[in-house]
Amino acid sequence: MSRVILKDIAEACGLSRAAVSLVVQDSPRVSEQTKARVRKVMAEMGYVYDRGAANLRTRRSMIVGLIVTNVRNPYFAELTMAIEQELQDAGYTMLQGYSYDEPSRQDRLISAMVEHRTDGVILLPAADSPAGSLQMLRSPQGTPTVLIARQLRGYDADYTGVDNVKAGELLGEHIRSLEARSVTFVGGPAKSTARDDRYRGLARALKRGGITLSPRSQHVSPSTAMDGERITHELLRSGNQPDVIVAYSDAVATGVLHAVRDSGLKAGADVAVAGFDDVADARYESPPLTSVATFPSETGTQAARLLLARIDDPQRPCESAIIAPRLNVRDSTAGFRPNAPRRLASGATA
Amino acid sequence: MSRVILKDIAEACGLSRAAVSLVVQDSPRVSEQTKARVRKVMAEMGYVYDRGAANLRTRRSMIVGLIVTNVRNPYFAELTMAIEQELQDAGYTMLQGYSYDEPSRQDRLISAMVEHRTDGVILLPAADSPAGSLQMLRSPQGTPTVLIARQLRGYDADYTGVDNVKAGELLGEHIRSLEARSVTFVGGPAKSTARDDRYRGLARALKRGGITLSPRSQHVSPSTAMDGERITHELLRSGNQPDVIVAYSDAVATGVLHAVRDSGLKAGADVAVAGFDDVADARYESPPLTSVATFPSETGTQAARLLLARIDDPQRPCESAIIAPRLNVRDSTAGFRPNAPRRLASGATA
DNA sequence: CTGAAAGCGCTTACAG
DNA sequence: CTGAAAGCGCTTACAG
Repeated sequence: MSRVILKDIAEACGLSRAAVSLVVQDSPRVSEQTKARVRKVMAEMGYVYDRGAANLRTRRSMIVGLIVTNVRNPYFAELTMAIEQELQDAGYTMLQGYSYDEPSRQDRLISAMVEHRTDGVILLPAADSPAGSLQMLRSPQGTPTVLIARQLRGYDADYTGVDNVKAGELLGEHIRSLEARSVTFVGGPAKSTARDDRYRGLARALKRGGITLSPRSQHVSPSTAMDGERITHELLRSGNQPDVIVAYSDAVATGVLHAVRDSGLKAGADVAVAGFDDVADARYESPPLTSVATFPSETGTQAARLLLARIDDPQRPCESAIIAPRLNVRDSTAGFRPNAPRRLASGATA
Repeated sequence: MSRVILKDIAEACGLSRAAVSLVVQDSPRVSEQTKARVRKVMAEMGYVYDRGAANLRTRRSMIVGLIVTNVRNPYFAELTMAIEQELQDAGYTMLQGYSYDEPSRQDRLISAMVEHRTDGVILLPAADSPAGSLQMLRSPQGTPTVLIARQLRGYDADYTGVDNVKAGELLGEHIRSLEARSVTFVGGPAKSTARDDRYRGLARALKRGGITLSPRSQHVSPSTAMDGERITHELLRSGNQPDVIVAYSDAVATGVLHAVRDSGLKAGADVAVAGFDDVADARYESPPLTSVATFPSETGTQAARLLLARIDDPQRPCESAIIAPRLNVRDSTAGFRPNAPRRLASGATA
């Protein structure tokens, strides 16, 4: 037996297809009595509404696209969950894909989403997206788009993300208060505006205290624990142990802490460590990790709202919803003092 | 100016719509020369293929649905990434949703996916899915479905997941080799078959060694670090400190380790701790966590393949791809011995 | 290699 | 409150 369609229901009820269509849409033009009868028949016959067909007519798909680099990093996971929840509540379903920070994958995903006529797209742009990369979203009618977490120079769109410069600055001021003398910044993708901004804010604050900071383009990497671990081992082996290691993200910091322990040093005493994001893991590190909260959940909710607003009114002016970061100081830096006898321990052992 | 459609391209090229449609499908029935000309015109006019319209005709959506409980847990994140990659390579795009382990949310997601005519669905069933819950997937023509990670009693479908009984047994045998005397099992959702199976395998092995195990229905919880932390605090405060705490998952174990540290005990010495999944975090714990690997990435790849096979041939018999677990012993249990003077330390301090 | 025609399952004015 | 008709953008035999 073939699939049950609207026409079958109409015939079974002795109504026109139009009438049944109105029932599906819960139109006030149909009596409650009729609606009840039709719905009963639908259930009995196992009718399944075909949104694709409906959308062809209405020109809305009730689907929204979401592209992030990956979802292993808890920051992105949090972000994704928040977006899904908000869009789900608004009746949308989410087409999702991961770019792995590769522009070619991102392009393929954008194509697929545009071809599926998503009503809008939320995009965390790959770190080195070429300028023309998002052209497809701009084309004929344009797909409403909001950017998250990373801005795209020269691409005017709704945006939401944390104030990364401020985030860097907050951490820099904290480091000044520790009277540290040297800071190494580790991890984060080369061309990410988020990395640039965090570094910039940090540099600004440290400069006020005359504190040394590693060059911006040094220690670039994907934002993973494995990379944090590798870089930190290299750093410590090279003999250039700084007072403070600032990781691009908590994910990177996890690896930093591990490498520090592995090298027989005590994080928070021999070397201070801090990260960005303040995802759940930060609290559970040993020692608990000082981190600048970047509020992925709020960012996601905000992004979804911006997108819904733009779908509602494509002509509205572009909006940037900038989220304020917050510093959470924990043991990985709290008790650190640069003049603590940090070489003594190993000296005594020798 | 309104959207460019196939007809516009046909007119611009002096061809029929059918001909242009064949170009889109890269049919051998059209000369390469013509294809090149048509594609050039498409690019110039900014044509975007409408898959929704095409699908209405072809009755395939090239969309697959994926429903997992959440994506904060690295196990699910890994799983999700692997599935996406495999499906993407096969030309599918993914509609995704999170059930939060709530059957009502799961139902809504399944409805949405069926209505969008997904070609198939991969489902990690909510722990307490009612039996009739997946009826929609069964209806008229039926949507090809594969279940992952948790089986559903009385629901016959393709399935892939780790052998959880074996996983529990592996850990149980290891615990026997430590000569531990008591084990507490903490965390995991009440009605999850994965939890039941892990517990069962563990119980079986421990029984052989005459080792005490906490009752199955005790310490049930969502699979999060926060819950692991809370339960462990309760456990330690109650004075019933076991030799070994086995966490339902590494996520739970993260919280367990934190609570143990917080209570002034040393994991791996005063109390042994182990988890399941062996996600990346396990290595980075302090001490590194003994964990039974459940291979989410392989599970995801496998699930995608099963689904593609079923889409290809809806009549094929149901298949179960069971993945073999592997125990990875690390410091959280490796050096533990129950007779080590674990009360001595505090005694000496007192 | 190409064109005319029918149809996928729905919605939307429009007339009643 | 209801019905007949047109149409959303594509594809698929079929005949040439």
